[in-house]
Amino acid sequence: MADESTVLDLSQLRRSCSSCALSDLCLPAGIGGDDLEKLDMAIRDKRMLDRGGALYRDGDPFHALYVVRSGSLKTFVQDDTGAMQILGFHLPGDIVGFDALATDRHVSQAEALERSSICELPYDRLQQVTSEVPALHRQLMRVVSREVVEEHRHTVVMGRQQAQEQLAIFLKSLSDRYQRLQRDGSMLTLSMSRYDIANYLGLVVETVSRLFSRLEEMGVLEVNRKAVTIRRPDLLAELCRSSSTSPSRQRDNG
Amino acid sequence: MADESTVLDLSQLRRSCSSCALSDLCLPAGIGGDDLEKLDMAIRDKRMLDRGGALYRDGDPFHALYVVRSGSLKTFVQDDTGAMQILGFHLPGDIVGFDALATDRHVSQAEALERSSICELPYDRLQQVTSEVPALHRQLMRVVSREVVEEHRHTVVMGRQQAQEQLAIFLKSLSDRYQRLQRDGSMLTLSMSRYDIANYLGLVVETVSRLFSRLEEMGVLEVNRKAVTIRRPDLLAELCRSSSTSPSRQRDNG
DNA sequence: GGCTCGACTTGATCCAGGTCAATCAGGCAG
DNA sequence: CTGCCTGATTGACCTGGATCAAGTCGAGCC
Repeated sequence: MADESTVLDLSQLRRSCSSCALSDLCLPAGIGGDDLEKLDMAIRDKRMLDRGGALYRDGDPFHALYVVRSGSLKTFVQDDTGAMQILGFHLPGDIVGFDALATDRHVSQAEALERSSICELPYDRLQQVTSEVPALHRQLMRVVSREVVEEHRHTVVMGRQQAQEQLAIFLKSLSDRYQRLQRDGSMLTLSMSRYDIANYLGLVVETVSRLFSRLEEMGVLEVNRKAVTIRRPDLLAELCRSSSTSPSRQRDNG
Repeated sequence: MADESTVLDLSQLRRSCSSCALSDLCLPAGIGGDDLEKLDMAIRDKRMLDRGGALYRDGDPFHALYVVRSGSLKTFVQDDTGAMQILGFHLPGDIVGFDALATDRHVSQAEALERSSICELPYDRLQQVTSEVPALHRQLMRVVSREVVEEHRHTVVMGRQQAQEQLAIFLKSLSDRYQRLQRDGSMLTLSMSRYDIANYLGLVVETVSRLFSRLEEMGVLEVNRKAVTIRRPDLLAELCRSSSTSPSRQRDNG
């Protein structure tokens, strides 16, 4: 697919939503030309994060939302004993930081899974623009609603009883997100570790590792460390629906 | 605690946030007197729902957010096979319906767990007020952020390996919410069924039933059908933290 | 009262996935 | 190159919770 932008482009892209390939998927979606310029004004220079670099930590004061421009992030919470629960993986176009709006402090953490470029949206500037551009308010609510819906999806996956089904859904969903980004949905590059995947799904690493092997044996996947090729998308989709006889998930019985 | 309001009060409360005991916990929090009146204008007459009554269904067009005034709701999604996953239980002051903002259609369902009274906030009116009252925009974002944080909490609980810990956290959190509502946090009335609790936690009903019995044997709870008394809050809190050596939840290991 | 029905509890059994442990494959410093 | 370290895989085993199967309890209804 499209390689890194040339060096010349980079400087131009620095603060321009209109020239960004992600604009349809990102905050500017549905925002018109003039208003888009105003939005551009609210965006601070991009930030680069190396693998493992923290975008924000639990307890940090809230001052901005962040858009993944390239690379990927994970968000997670850690309890007092240091036990971690991964909340999500974030690809280009995803916006993170909404957790802090309620209390003006972040109550989760965001960390780069690989070298990543991030657009920073200082919230005070964003609010300024929002008051001038009503459409942006609506769009902001839409985006945070998307976040809520995404959390619901995660909940549904974790509620599943069959680990294989969980992993299948995880891979399928990643594949779908790749396609929305115009990438080849059958060639995944898992920037997160097996530990991260296991944690995200509520499993242990060994189980995830075994499942990758099993799916490879079944001919569904070809697994080579972080490079996963989906050989049989049809089978994968099938596995997402299989064993839907999962317990306690019968019809609504108020 | 406080019984039903008298008949006389009811008519007055009908559309007045300022006289509502929940106003601190609800949308009006932090909104000043004059602005509060404007907000009141945006609130349609309350709706009553009987047990099992639907507030909205999957696919319904979005036109309002809803606040629980009394009673309780559950929200859930159902897949094509009818399998249900409960997303949350909602007590007075909670706002539901944010799932629909992204797509202008509800992608989950809300149903009353008992006879409940609901404030309806038509979104077009709300947007009207929002444009006049900047503080409301901020407050709306705050509230939806609270929703995101609440989903995170749910994710963390589901990620736990020990079922007993999950149930303990569930009960503790319910107790905390009772206290925020000025109710006795040690006397819970579980308006949801055991099936609902099991589903919410990703367990089966038998396991939940056994856990209630076990916690009763341990002297932590006194269980009488839907009435649950927390006899030893200290022990309950302990159980929420115990077995924190849960797998795949070790320290962050990029 | 006696009947039915649905929510809940309890017991017996089984197995998916967690636990423990050994091994392997890359990446990197020296 | 060697040694080390971390991530990933694989095997052997064991247990917590799912499954299956009987009850029990209370509410509603005739």
